[in-house]
Amino acid sequence: MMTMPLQRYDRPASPPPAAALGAAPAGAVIAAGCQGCSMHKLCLPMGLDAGAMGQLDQIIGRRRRLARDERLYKRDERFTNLYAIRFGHFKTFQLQPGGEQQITGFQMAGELLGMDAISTDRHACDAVALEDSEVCEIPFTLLESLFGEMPTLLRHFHRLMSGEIMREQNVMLLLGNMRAEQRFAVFLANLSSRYTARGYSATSFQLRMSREEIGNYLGLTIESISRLLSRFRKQGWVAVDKREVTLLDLPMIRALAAGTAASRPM
Amino acid sequence: MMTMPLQRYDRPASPPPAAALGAAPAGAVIAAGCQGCSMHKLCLPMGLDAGAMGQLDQIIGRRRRLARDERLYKRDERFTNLYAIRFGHFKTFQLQPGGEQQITGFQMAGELLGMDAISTDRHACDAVALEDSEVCEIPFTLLESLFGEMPTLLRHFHRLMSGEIMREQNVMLLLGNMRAEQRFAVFLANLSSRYTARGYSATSFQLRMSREEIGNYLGLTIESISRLLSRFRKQGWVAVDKREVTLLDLPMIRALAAGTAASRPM
DNA sequence: CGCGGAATTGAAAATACTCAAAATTAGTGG
DNA sequence: CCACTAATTTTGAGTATTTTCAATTCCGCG
Repeated sequence: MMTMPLQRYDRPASPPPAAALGAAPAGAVIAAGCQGCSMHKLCLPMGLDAGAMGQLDQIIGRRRRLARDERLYKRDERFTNLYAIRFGHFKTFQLQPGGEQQITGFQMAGELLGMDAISTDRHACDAVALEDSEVCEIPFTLLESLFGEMPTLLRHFHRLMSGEIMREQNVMLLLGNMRAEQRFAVFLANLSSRYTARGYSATSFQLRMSREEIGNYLGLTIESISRLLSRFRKQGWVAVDKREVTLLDLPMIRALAAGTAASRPM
Repeated sequence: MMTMPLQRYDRPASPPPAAALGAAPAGAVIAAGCQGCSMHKLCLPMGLDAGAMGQLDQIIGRRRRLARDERLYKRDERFTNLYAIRFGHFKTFQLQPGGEQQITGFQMAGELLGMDAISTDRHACDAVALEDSEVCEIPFTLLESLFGEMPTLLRHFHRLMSGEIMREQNVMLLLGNMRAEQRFAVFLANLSSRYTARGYSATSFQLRMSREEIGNYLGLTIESISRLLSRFRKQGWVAVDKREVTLLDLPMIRALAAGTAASRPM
């Protein structure tokens, strides 16, 4: 199992755990670069031809494996790399002076971490692995040196940053305007579509984060999340087994997320 | 008054209204480019030398004046320009299917509008002037063509985008973790520091937005904002006269914002 | 002077939180 | 593999913060 090559499954319920991905032992030379990576259609090299992808490979630093709960970077740490997630899941969070954390996002394979740090040259949040994960280190100054000769790469990089801005605006909408039920439905619908984009099931997946982390992200308490899950279960909209979630009525989840349905009178 | 040249005041309480800024009548040729603009130290050309600034001027389109409540761009509209605010204030907001709006930011002179649209080539939100304002149109494809030869400009553009990501993460922290009182204090402290950065008073300024808009931005109702203002006034922390706000106890406002003080037992 | 939008204030209601206890699950070591 | 312990999750009851609804008040403007 440990030497099995990286592979795609036929729409499994959820991404396989890191251990099943045949990752080489830490420090080993790993064969293919971006071209061999299953995420290259979603990640930074999206849309690049083979030659350009090779150039990008030149500057990409080592791959870094992180165990569950391991920290990728920390607030105020010097910014040197962006990180592309090869597999696994992360959370990013802000810390208030009082020690309270606010999770600002959950990231999965193919997504880029660290873009908030460009502004001040120091990381503005912490990033922690939610499960055993692997990232590609992308030294930012080297990446910048490529931009001059690779406008396609630059353009795509801008799209990624802009996409992050859009994503965050949607979270602001969620936190500022929506009730608990709708927030939770948005959360589920969002996971569903992101897993779909990665070739996994739209209706069945493993939650990589605890109830507490979900609540923190959605501006709710762990008890509220638990109650919402129970309510959704009783309504027959979802089935829940520990962290395995099945969306039994995806259209309803989507309607709740869009605000065109509610379990209580609107 | 109408032909008075653009000028800086000696730390006025608040930016002068647009009418006092000697803006030329619509359609007239306006003299200086970035170099003549009082915002060039904060805006896109930040840190550029005279030559580079001249190059940037070459590609900058017309200036566009907007009356209060006029829309700069609209969701789903084709993205062609970024906009640098010369003077005035804007709000940007997301619309839910149901028609509910969530204000995602208030922007002032020297700030850049439209970066969220790069991702999809269409605007993701609406931008509306809160008072008579003026922006520089920056055709994005022309700007991109400059990036290859002007790494300093590119780097600064990345800082601006990244700064927007950071700003939004802070709003997420606010909306997800803070009570009404702290949210409002953060709002006031933020305005204070942004006006300070522009050479205006840290403690006395005009609110450009209605109570309702403040509430919407902070995830609260207009009534809550009104009550908070009254409470802050009774505590002697602020003086309020219509939209003119004076922060009588800025350290306390900052402490409330940081979460190290509260008017009710924590 | 009076109209209309915006803001303030009060009282009642609702949503989500806190606290507490029980149940379930995960982790660890024998 | 099982037993034990710690951590997480669920559920209930009471509470708090903020919202909603309603009634004034304030202010700009014709």
